[in-house]
Amino acid sequence: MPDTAAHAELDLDGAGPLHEQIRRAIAAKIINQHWRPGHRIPFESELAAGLKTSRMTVNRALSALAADGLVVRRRKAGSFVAGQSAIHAPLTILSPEREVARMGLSHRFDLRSRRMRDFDPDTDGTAGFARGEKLLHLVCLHHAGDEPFLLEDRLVSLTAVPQAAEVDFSARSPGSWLLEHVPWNEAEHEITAIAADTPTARALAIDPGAPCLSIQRRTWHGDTPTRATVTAVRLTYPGAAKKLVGRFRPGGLG
Amino acid sequence: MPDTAAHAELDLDGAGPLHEQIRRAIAAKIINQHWRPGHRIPFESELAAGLKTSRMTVNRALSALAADGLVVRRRKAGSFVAGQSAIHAPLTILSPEREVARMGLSHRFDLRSRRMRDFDPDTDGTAGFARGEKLLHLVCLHHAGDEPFLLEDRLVSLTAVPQAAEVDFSARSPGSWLLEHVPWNEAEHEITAIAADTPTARALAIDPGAPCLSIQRRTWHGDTPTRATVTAVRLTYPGAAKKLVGRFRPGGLG
DNA sequence: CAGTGGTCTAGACCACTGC
DNA sequence: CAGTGGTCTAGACCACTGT
Repeated sequence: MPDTAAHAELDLDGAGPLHEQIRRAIAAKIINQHWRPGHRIPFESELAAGLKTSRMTVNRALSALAADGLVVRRRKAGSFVAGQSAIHAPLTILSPEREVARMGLSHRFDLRSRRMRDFDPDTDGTAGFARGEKLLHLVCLHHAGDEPFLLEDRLVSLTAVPQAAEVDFSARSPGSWLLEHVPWNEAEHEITAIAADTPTARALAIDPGAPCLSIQRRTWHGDTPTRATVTAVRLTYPGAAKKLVGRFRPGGLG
Repeated sequence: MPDTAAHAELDLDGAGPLHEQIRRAIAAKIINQHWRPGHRIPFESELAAGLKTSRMTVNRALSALAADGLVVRRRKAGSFVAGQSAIHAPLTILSPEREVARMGLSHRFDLRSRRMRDFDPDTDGTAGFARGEKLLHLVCLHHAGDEPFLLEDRLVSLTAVPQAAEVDFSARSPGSWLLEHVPWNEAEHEITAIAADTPTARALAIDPGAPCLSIQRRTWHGDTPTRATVTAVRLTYPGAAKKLVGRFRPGGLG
């Protein structure tokens, strides 16, 4: 045994692409806390030599780990195990149609209100629309089977999406139409628990004041200075009916 | 002008690495809906020739787009613009300490209950612990400044984390101790709106029945067949106080 | 200013899959 | 079975940054 061996000691499992094996082997060392935060991972050149591969292949593994946040890389210094920071909960928000279908129920919705109006800074202040903008205000109630499932309260910018004025949203849900026809750049979600006000409670057939999960989404298109809000929507679910679920594996391990 | 030119027409902005420029240029075409879902993107070799670069560089751009879900790649067929599917809301859940600090307030917490008990399938059925397991049950109330902020109700497996029995959790919050000392593999979050029951309302100084945001997290370590639940926690926030915010840009554009 | 990661190249072979 | 993407190599040069 060489006395000053590099001892990479990464044991690859032989499954799949080599760069994936390397990535997994290093991720395992970090997750097992065999390499604690701050530990210096061997240099690319050392790993490449130890594993008898090229530096590009090792680089690919380490770059992926850095993108996942498990590793921090600094020129001239090396690659280090990152400190435990935040936990990410990547939620997937499906359209009402898909969500209801996944529950094994049939979906239908009623367009309960549709009107055009001007932007009102008092009411719509946080929605991010521009002053003087024409908006289309839509309210839809979505059903899962025969039960009310979701109240959708949406504003669409007629400046950004003039075609929306002509669409029959009683036949096609606003969300799916927008997703198909309108480009967007950026979205922001805000998830809160709220008490149902009287009209919401009536629509969803729950008691006034009952807890509801509220998902607000704003969607933009374009980059500054032409960036504009395309649509802003508030989805209100009866608290008992709705769970958001997200699963996370650090480093995509497994 | 050549009559049958490939017309890649990707205009690079010259900012940053070449593979990033290519990725952004293609992402822009997709987001602007200039290339609609199903559109065949030029082959790697075509793009490489058109942009006078190597296929590896183009491959890197297209692989990243595929990882982001904007592009689907099929051998022998080519690369295609993916259909709009789900919207992702990547939430970042901070520790109570960090979260309160970010609000500009000081954090403190009280350990309100600490006891060991056996796993009870009736109560803890969904938590995923094994039958007959010893659990440490902890209840903490976290404060933001002087206001109650978060009720933490946690079960820790003493099979997976025997050291936890000896830790003084009145000095160190369970979450931060676990994050530092216990390896984990996988986590699942469940976000719901619930009505505060009487003890919760009393602890959080809100009205019974008031809406609360509940975040349940289960954390595992190990792979099957040795996979075991390490800890399960329910975080209950007063609905008025807590917002989860996530921002998303398809393809990491911008 | 030396050494690390970041990027890029011009090839190569292979697996998979439509045709 | 021909053509695509997936992977890998053995180099190279450069940007950045600790020392």
